[in-house]
Amino acid sequence: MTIDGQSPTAAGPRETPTSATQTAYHALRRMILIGELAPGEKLKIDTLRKRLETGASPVREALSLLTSDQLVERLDQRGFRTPEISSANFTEILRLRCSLEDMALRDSIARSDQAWEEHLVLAHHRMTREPRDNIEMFENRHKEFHMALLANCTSPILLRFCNQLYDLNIRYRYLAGHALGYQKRDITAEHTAIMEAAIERNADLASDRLTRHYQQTGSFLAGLLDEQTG
Amino acid sequence: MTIDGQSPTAAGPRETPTSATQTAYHALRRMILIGELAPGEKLKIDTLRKRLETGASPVREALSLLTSDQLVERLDQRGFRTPEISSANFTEILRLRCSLEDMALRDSIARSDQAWEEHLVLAHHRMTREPRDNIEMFENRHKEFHMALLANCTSPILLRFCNQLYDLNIRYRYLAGHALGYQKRDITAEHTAIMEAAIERNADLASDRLTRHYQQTGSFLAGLLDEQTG
DNA sequence: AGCTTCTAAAAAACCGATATTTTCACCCCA
DNA sequence: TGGGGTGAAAATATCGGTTTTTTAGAAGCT
Repeated sequence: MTIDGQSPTAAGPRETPTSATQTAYHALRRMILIGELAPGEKLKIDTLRKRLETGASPVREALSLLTSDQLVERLDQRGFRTPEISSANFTEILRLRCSLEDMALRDSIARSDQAWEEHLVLAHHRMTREPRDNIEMFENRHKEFHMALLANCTSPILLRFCNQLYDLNIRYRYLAGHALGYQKRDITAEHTAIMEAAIERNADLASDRLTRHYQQTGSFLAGLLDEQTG
Repeated sequence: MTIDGQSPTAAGPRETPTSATQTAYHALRRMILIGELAPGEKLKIDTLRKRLETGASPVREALSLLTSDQLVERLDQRGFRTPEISSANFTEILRLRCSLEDMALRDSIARSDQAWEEHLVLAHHRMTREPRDNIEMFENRHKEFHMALLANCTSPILLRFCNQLYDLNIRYRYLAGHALGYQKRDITAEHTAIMEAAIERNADLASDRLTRHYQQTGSFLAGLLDEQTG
């Protein structure tokens, strides 16, 4: 929600929260992503105000800001709510992510430099080191790794879109909860393979691996979704 | 800013404005797009409040909402401002538009039906009929035509992105003002050709024509930009 | 019963005033 | 003469309460 030089993206890490609006923004964002505020839930100002121990103004403003990220929907004169989830929406996000991240990754690799490469390796290391039983921390590392892949892309707007789509997707991942661990795949190996292709500057291979990675996780999640909803 | 069934896009036409926030939102949006609020301009709450004859709260909220569309930037504790323009930013928008609208147009054509086709013809007719001396009205029709091309795309998020990019681009068009009319091209013919290819369900041809159309307008505008900025 | 109309409670939207932060011109001093 | 502190003015952020709108349920009509 704030502009700063490093992070032109919508949903990336921002500077340390100071204002009440900032605090509310981050808290609400987190609650929505991890599903503490359920999909389709009505977001009553007064309830949230008490829960976050702050005034109505910061809450309203934080909610308005969250519409930027499509994590909150605004209904004129009827307040706010979290977006509904659906199989169709999930598939849409998945497809778009594959297309846009493909673009971003190719650009990122084309402009790659040593600093980018080192940052990528670091992000990968941190992700693998993070114990998977702390889902929230692991998901943060996981996002950092995927964003590190794209980080050198020259289009801030595209990066912002990717970031946004990533977060929209995250809600579905949290919904699946520990079930994500039950996949019969070696996720770590997939991540490593993507990184290696990127470091070798092999854009075709990296993009192919990344896309497959998303689609496999995607079909696993879609399966769970269909189980749950019908 | 409001969710309604017809228009899932960020920047499309909404229902009739009723609340003070809605009114302020639309007014500010227009002022930014047509350049009445200059690029990089600081947006002081109190000034705008008086100008729009409304309270500070609706103004603040409208500005927060406009960050959704990337038409306003928020600086924590230091208020709001309109985004700066630049040659790099313009090029970035142009490239992304070509990529994303290509995707959307192909999808739209693939799912095309009679209603879509008729709506497209109508939009085209309205655009050609609109006198070009009223830039603002013409630009509205122009946008409607281009969005009509994409309207059948099944991805609301992608449409939202396209809509957003279109509006980001519009600021540059208004900046050029009447100069856009001085191009040595038959814009009307280009539009018609795009429409015809779309109606014939020739996605490759339509997309190619659309992309060229954007790039030609783009290089004309880029030329003007470079003239102005040095 | 099914459908509208009315009404009270709940919630959202809004305003005006206050508290907090930033800005900037000014001054001091090395 | 320029760097760094200082304080008043300006602007933002926030609060608490008021107005307006929506909602849901009860009553009345066909």
